[in-house]
This record gives sequence, C-alpha cells and structure tokens, in this order.
Amino acid sequence: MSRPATRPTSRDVARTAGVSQATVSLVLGGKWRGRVSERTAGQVREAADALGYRPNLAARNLRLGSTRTALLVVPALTSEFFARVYTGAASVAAEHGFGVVLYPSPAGVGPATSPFDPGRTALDGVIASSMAVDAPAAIHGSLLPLVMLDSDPSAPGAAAVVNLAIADGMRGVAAHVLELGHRELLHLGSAVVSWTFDARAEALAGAVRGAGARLRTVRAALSVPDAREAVTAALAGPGPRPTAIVCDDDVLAAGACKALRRLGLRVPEDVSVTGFDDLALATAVEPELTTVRLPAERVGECGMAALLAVLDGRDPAAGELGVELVVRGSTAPAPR
Amino acid sequence: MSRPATRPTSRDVARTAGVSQATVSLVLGGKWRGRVSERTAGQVREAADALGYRPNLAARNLRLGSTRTALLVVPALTSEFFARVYTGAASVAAEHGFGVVLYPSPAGVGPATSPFDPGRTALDGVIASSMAVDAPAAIHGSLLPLVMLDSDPSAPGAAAVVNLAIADGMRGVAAHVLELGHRELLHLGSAVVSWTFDARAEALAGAVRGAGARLRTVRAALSVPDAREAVTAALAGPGPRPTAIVCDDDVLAAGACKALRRLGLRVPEDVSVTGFDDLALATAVEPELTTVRLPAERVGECGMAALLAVLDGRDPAAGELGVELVVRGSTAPAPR
DNA sequence: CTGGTGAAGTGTTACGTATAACTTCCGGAG
DNA sequence: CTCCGGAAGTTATACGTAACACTTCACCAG
Repeated sequence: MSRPATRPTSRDVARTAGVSQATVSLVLGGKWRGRVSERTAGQVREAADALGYRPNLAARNLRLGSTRTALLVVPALTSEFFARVYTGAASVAAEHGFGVVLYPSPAGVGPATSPFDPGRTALDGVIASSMAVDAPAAIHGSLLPLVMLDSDPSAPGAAAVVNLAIADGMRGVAAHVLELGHRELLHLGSAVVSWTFDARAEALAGAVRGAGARLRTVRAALSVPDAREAVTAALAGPGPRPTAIVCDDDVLAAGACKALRRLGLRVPEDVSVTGFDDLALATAVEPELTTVRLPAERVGECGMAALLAVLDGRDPAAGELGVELVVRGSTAPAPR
Repeated sequence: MSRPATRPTSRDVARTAGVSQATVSLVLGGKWRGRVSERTAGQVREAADALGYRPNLAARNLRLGSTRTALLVVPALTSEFFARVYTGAASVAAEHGFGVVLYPSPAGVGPATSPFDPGRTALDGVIASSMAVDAPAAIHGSLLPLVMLDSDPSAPGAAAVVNLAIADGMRGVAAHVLELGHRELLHLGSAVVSWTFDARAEALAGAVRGAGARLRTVRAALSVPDAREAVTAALAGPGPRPTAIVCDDDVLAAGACKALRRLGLRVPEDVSVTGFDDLALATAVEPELTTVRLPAERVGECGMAALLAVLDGRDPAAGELGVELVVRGSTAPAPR
C-alpha cells in the first residue's frame, strides 16, 4: 500500500467513501443539512481523515471566484503601528471568514517606484496604509478594490479612505508645548514624504504661526541614529537654541533625546521633546515620551470593514478617527 | 459600448485580437519565440492592454499546480529580527520568481494553540521561524513542505532546519562578562518558551557553571515594562546584588536598564547589562547595549533557499550560521 | 509530382472544486 | 392504486488558464 506522490483530491475521498465527489463537497463544505444522511456524512469525514485530505485552495478559489483574502500594504514591518493596524484588520477579517496577507512595500513610500507586486497570490482587495500619494496608481493597475489608510483623502482610485485626526493631534502637541512657555521650537520632521507626515508638519506650522513662537524644521530618516545626527547638526548651527523639539514620530524623538544627552543637555529640564504615535519605544526610553496616541487597531478595523463593504457593493462608511495627547516626562516648562 | 461588470478573461482578449485563446496564452506567457508571428503577438498585446486584462491568478495557480508562493510564519511582527528574516527570504524568493507572504502566528509561540491558519491563500511551502516546539505538528497538517528557522534541529516534520550558533553567542557573552570580573550574575530570560531561548539559557548556565560564578534566573515577557518589573522585583529580593544582568534579548535588556536607573544604579558603572539580537533598540537606548548580532537576513536567505531545494526535490543544504559579539557601552569591569 | 519540413496557429483537454439540476426511492394521502 | 413530495444522492457543468497534439499551408528537395 504505497501512497501516491500527489495530494489526494475530493474525488479520491469520494472513491474511498463509496460516494460521489459532489457528496464529498457537500459534506466537507458543511451544507448538507437534509441533503446527506448522518451516516454517509460520517463515512465521508472518516475517509477524508484517513487520506489526510486538504482541499486544493487554488481550485476552490477559482470555482468561487473569490479568495476571501485581502492584502495589507505597509511601508515598513518593524513599526508596531502597522503591526497593530494588521491586528485590527485581521480580527475584523476573521469575523467574516477573510484572511489578511501582508506586503511590505520594498521601496518604502518613495514616489517613482512601483510598490506593488504581490506575486501570484490571488486576492479580493487591497488595503494600503500610509503610502505615498502616487501609490494608488500602481495598485490600481491590479484592478482590485482599494482602501487607503492614513492617507490623502483625495487619493484618486481609492474606494474609501480611513483617516486619523492627525492635524488635531499635532495641534494638541503644539498647544501643550506653547502652554509650557516654549517659544523657540525645532520641528524634527520625517525625510520620508507621505500624507501623514505632511499633515503633521502643516498642522504644527499652522498652530505655531499665530502664537508668537519661532519654528525651525529639519528632517531625518525614521531611525534613531539618523535623527540623532540631524538634531546634533541642527543644534550646532547658529541662532538661538530651541527649548523644545517637536518630532513627527517617536523614533525621531528617541534620537533627539539621545543627541541632547550627548550634548550634555537634560530632557526635559533644558529641552522638552515630543513624539508621535505612542509606540512601545515611547515608554522604553528615559524619560518617557510625551506623544500622541493613535488608535492603530481601529484604523485596521475600519479599513477592513470598509473593504468588506466595497466588496459587498455597499457604501463604505467614511470618517476620521480621533487621537489622544499623552503627556509624560519628556516635556516641562521652558527654562527661563 | 458599456463595459461588462466582470473582469476580462484571456478569451475576451482572444476575441478582440481575432485569435484563439491558446495564442493569447502563448504570447502573454512569453513562450512564443517561433510559434507566433511578431505581428500577431503585437495585436494580442495591444488587445490585452486595451481591455486592461489581468490574468486570473486562481486559475493560473490551479492549472500550474503551484503558486510560487511561500508562507513565512513568525511569532511577532514588530521585531525587526523577523523583518530582516523576511527581507532575506523575499530577496532569494524573488530571484526564483517566488513571492513570500507573512503570517504572524496570533497566539505567539505558546503550546496548545494551533498557530496556523493562512486562510484561503494557496501556498507551495512554509517557513516557520523561532516557533514553539509543537508548532511543526500543526503546520504539518497542511501537508506543505516545512522549513524551520532558529528552532530545535530535531523538530519532527521539518524538511530542513536553518539554525544560528545561539550557544556560541551566549558563551561569548558569558566569557566577556566573566572576563570583566563579574561573579554575581542575573539571567533575565524570556517567559516565552522556544528553542532559541532555551538554547540561550542553557548555554549561559553551562558557561557560568565551571567559572566559580553565581547565576540566578528570572523571566519576563518580551516587553520593556515587563522586563523592568521583573528586574525591579529581583533586585528587591534578599541575597547579594548582581553586578551583571545577562538578558535573552535586547528588549529585556532595555527594560533592565530602565529598572536599574529607577533604582538609582548606573549602567555600566554599578551594573553591567547585555542584550541579544542587536536590534535597533540596542543603539537607541543609553548606554548602547553590548549584545550579540544575528545574521537575520542570511537566516531568511538560507531558509528560502532550503525550501526551494525541497520543492525542487533536491537535498536542502544544512548548516549553522555564525553570530558575533558586539561590545558597546553597557558592560564594564565589575565594581570592587 | 511526391514527400518532407518548419512556421503559424487552433482545438481540446485537464487542473479540483462547488453547485444547479436531475434522478431515484419510499412512505403516506387521496 | 395513483400520485405527490421529501430525503438522499448523483450527474454534469463551469470557473480561466496552460500546454499537448493536431491541422493547415507554403516552400523546397528529390
């Protein structure tokens, strides 16, 4: 009794159980209430077990014309923001029998690259988070329904956009810092361009403008060493030293703290620092960062819900998710 | 001329171009050198373009009996170790026309859970990294070829295991710490059980045993707050205070540093701390961590290469990848 | 004039599944 | 005794693609 090299099919199960292939499909598909007797169903399941039968997913997907699988495109894997987005999306998906597959866009979020090549994985739809403005065009070529997260609301080609109140969050940071008496600010922005970072920069500039405070901007890649370098360089320049550094991101803030410490400056006594996103890193560094908490899971949940709505032919609910300022130890009143 | 609601198929392209479906398949499949005239091929491509034709991947996968897609199962998304493993695996995969899909095992690496439900995504094989010992059994039920990374070499059901010289790495750490004169050690281990952490614990115990030093062990979940709490509790207990804390992981080490600082102890002057993995976090904290660098990309590369070999019917090359001790600012001679 | 050969396509089939449409059987109402 | 209807299956088909095997035709050697 030598096993055949090929995987058993539903027909093999049928032969073993002494029934037709259709019956196997009915039983294993779970829709046999009243179509197949209890005894026959048992035999089918037994045979399937004995052969170690697994349905061929490619065939099922072809037949059903759907894979019940969505692709989540993210610019980076390491960020727990995206990990949490995934968690939210996957949980909603699971409730509807959907799966979620991750695709880290290799070239990051730069323009002029085609950040979309999911290979041979058959998909029903795409959710793209925090991508560059021109990403939709590339993805649109796949002809799949597209939902965007944390992106330009006017993105062309997107069936829905789920957004965060980024501007509100940054305005909250600005209000907090200004209230503490800071008037000489440094904005540590992201060198990566995307809607979410543009929105942060713009909101900060807008909030500071009418407040009689000065704002300078430098940019760095989203890594601690790069941020440290950028801040070190900025503080070495001429002009008055900033008393607060407002960062686009917690990682940048961690780098800023590091640069300050190396320069012999204390956080927050000499210089206040703020982050954004409220990553685990925000509480891992010393002092813990004042930052803005984003409901990442909810973003994923809403994104998936919107995609499911689109696939269903329904109208996806629009809306903006609120954010929350979290004040911790990295901000203090401006030194006199 | 209203568009039909359904996607165009290769037959639609054929009709438009005035040829047979077989010809379309030949042209678009790229194997027509000498089978189809240049002019006809051009017409086919033109028609495909005009209709916006995209091949149905489910159908193609069914026909070919292969999806040229591998699943990479990881216990967590946020860790950049796994992000780097993915990068390596994806690059080797791409060279062979393969894609890699990520699946974060939801329940982490605990036993008694079935950490494997890739949904309806059709796959050719599975690569599982740093999973619990009983994970292979669950995955094996999928009948797919399985390659394991950073796991028990005797894992049943695995077609190949790509491993790291974890024990060498930890022995290096131990030698470094002992050489600095430390004799009272605390081991901050991972509460999550998996081969890689067992190997670290065992190697450390073995290295310390014959060296006339004392070793105590506490465990914590892989997060900064948990690690901090565990270390705080351990130092509050009776007995002599350790002069060095050897951690299973950089995240744990960051937590340990934080606990020490809160207790008014300086790193490394009062207590030395070591990490493991050399994550970005290792250089984000102050002082930067002495740790062990793992060739994560190579792990992914070798894993994918092994899987491709198995799928090809060849023997996967076995082997263990070397690691490197990185000495930074978190270790110093033991205080007198 | 025959036969062979290569170029250029086409007809047909199979991949494995899900399901609509059909058959068969049997018990009971009329 | 007929006829109806439900239970329990089965037969047949389609999903869209890739590729094998076949046809057609023109051209040329013998």
